[in-house]
Amino acid sequence: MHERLEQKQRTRRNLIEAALKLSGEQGFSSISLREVAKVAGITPAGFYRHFHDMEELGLALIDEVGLSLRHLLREARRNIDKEGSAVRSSVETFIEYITENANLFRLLQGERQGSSLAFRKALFAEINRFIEEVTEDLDRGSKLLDQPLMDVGLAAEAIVAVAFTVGAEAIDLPKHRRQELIERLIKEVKMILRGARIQERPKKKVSKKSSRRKSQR
Amino acid sequence: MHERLEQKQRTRRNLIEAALKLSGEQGFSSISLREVAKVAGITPAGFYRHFHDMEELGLALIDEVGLSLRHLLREARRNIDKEGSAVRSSVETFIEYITENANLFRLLQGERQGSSLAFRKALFAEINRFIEEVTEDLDRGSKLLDQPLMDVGLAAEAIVAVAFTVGAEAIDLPKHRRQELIERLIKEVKMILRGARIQERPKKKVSKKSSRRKSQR
DNA sequence: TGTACATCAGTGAACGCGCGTTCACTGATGTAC
DNA sequence: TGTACATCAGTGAACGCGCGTTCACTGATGTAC
Repeated sequence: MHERLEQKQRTRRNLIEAALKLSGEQGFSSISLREVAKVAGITPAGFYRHFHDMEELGLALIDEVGLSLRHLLREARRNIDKEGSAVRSSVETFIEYITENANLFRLLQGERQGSSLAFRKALFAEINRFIEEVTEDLDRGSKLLDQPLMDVGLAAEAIVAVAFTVGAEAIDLPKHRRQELIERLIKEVKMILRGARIQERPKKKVSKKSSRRKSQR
Repeated sequence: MHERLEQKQRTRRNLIEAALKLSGEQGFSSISLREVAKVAGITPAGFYRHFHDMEELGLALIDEVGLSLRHLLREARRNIDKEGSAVRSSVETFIEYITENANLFRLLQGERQGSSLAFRKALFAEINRFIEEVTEDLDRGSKLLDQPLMDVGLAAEAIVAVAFTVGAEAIDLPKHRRQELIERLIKEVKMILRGARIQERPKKKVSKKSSRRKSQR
């Protein structure tokens, strides 16, 4: 009935997987259409039945990145419930995720600078969406714990920047050295959150009516 | 006397400048030896009088990055004395620097993922040196202000990660939109520093002998 | 169910092009006397 | 200072190679009757 369509989608998948594999090894911007076609198991000319050019394939890869970032968030949220520290469990989920999807993450981090404008814009949009989601989670979590945060958006941005930077280091480290990076990242995220917490007490040099508290609930 | 040598060094400079210009436009990993030679004004074969291959040229570029990072730090330190907020003046110096040396900075950020192992290692070393210097400055500054910091190294790492991430966004923004990024980065850096500051007062739920202070001096 | 025709994913050959690298060379700069 | 020779940065032609793209094609899948 639609055997035709299914086969086509299978080949498309192969092209995407091939591009992901190759771009993980040498960076997306330096892989060729012919290489991708060969690894995917078709001739170069066949490539054009699926994508107009490599840039279009690249945008498909970015869709994959976005999809998988959302998957990561879902899993991170699921893991928070069972454990004690939300930060620890989230960081652990994050690092586990990016080492399992190293090629996608390398693409995400690597092509932020190198490639075409359309490419950078698409990646930027994905990252911003991610930051937004983290912002919402932070907001929700801070209300739950009754620890109000100022500038939640900025805190989220800083956390994501640090997580992505440390994460990029983690992926090509041997597994046993990864744990120390996790501990480091946890400390840094907690540091940022501490800095974002609204201070309850007045400045050092008290002037008049100070010592105001507001721990309702 | 040594006209010969001087001319050679001039050509070497041209090659480096050419590579920097091209890598800023399309990423270092996707530029060709022939392109660089053409922009530098020599024939492709002449390239080999200066570098064994593109990788060697790349490592020379990374030396430039390191040099210019150290230059940046010197300038940032010089600017702190005159103004009020060390954070503000440092962030402003930083953003000004990276927009003036956009191509070097793009190389620094862009090739952290894409390129060869030797390349990534060299960049990593430069960044670590930078973090170390920031750590020392932080240490010095916190002692000066009598605001002790815990985990200075972690704070420095987080600050550099955030600064580099925001900085990478800033370089291809029109000049008038850059100011908001500066303000954002200042807030984020201050947030991290606040989080790194050693808290003087006890935990929320007081158990026994709390309220210990230690504001000596 | 069987037949005739349409669709279209993937083929294989061909193209012109820019690539990295080699080579013998040129001619200006530098050195020795 | 003038002459003969050495050095070597940069030249220009040539090479084989992988690239992206085109084209007419094949043959399995899908459709109409």
